[in-house]
Amino acid sequence: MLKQERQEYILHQLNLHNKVLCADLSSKMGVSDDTVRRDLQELSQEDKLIKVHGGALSKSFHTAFDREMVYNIENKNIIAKKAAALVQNGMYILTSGGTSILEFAKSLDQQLNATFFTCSLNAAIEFAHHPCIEVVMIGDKIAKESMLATGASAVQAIESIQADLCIMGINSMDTQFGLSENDWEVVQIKKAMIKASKKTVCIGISEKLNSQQKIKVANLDEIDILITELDPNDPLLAPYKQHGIIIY
Amino acid sequence: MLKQERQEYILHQLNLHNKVLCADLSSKMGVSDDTVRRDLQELSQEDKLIKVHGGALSKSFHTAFDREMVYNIENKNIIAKKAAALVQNGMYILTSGGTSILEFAKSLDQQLNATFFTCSLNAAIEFAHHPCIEVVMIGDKIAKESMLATGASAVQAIESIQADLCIMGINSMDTQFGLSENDWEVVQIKKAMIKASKKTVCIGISEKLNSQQKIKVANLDEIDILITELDPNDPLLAPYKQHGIIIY
DNA sequence: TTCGCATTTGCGGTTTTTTGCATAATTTGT
DNA sequence: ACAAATTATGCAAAAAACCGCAAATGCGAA
Repeated sequence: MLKQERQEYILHQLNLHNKVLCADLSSKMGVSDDTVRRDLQELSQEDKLIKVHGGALSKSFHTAFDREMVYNIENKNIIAKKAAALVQNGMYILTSGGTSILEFAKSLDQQLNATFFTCSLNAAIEFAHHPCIEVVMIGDKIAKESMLATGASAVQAIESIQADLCIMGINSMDTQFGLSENDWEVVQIKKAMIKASKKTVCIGISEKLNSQQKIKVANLDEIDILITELDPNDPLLAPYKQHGIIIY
Repeated sequence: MLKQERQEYILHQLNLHNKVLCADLSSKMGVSDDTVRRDLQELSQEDKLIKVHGGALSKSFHTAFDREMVYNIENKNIIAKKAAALVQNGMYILTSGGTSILEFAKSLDQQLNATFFTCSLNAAIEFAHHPCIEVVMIGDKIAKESMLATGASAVQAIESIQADLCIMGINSMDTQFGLSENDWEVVQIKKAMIKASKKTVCIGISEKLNSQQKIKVANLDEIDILITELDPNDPLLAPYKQHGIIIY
């Protein structure tokens, strides 16, 4: 296998999976770890990927929490596919940020014709990669941990929208406290988004369920649909179903 | 086997497999490695394939596009460093998008304490990676080609800012027409940015100089500083110096 | 055909690139 | 803080590319 061939293969795998492991690549391509490492190093110097201990990450996933994200990527994909099925042509959709939302953005149909509003820089970029999707970035001061625009101006902008759907990444959710977060500014944004939408969809891996954080975003009765990687009949989801939330 | 015959055979194999090995070809065609290498070299000079160590790759897979990007990275880095020297603690700075701006963002001092306003998703992300920099994303509808927020709301937001500096990537610039662009929406944003700043700095590789595009962004007299990868005394820059622009 | 001439080809020696391995240093998870 | 995994580094062998040159080949013309 030629060097350039290998490097193209690596980039291809990276586009598909967003992460590659040194060991995987070396066995798949039949070369030594050292060679793979040298390839990764070169590609990294060319700014084509981000080299990390043990492998490399796709450049487009250069966010604050990519580490956690790559581990859960398969689950997030399941979630993303379920959520994508809810979106129809012509809809106006508000979305938050977070890794689940990014996966959701990626798995949207290329033919989909809808308008997305978001406060998340990364989400906006992902949505903008789709040819027929219109993207509106809601601007304001950027909260670095989440790469989200937060502040009064953003809240105000959201209030002037009437969306069909709000698709929101879960940080914490439980039956008593409902949806909760730790960042005051982000909470303000999310509250505004829920208020500005006819229906609210929460998406996230099941790990996030049955945990709570400091600040409440919404009660369970404000949430219409919940999507996790689990089967809708999973017992873990039963209590939420009892609160009238539709599970996908 | 004739030379022409061989070369056709090589291209044929390349269409079939997208790669050829020097050693394969020489044994299959019964000629020496050197001959094959010479053939590949010729074909490569004719742009029919891409020669690599050990063989060649089909042109269709490896585009020459990003090669140019890589080539310009060093120059953009020179520019970025010069521009970064202009920024001081406490400043309020408006920036456009583009690769030069991204490089600029990357080369800013980690200790720098300033506030950046931008319409560019990618630039916002880069700025946000710096610990002490405050980033304000100016939101609106995203123009996909440039990943820039454009529209009346963005222009209005910019108008409410009074920045110390506007750092703007050059698309085209010449002594007659001044700064110009091809996208109407982007032009509106840039005009607003220049108006909202005390000083305007244009940065870009010298290739962009002495060219013009369809829509005017600004006259030369609205521009205070010009930064390219060239030495400030380079004759190419002299006409701009005569227009009163400071060259770095 | 045979000759002259330019081109092409193969070969030996040298240089460069690539690759894998051993070992030391670093990072990571517990 | 420790053990395991990953990475960096130096090094040597192999493969490939480069260089110059002489032999071979193709080709048009006599």
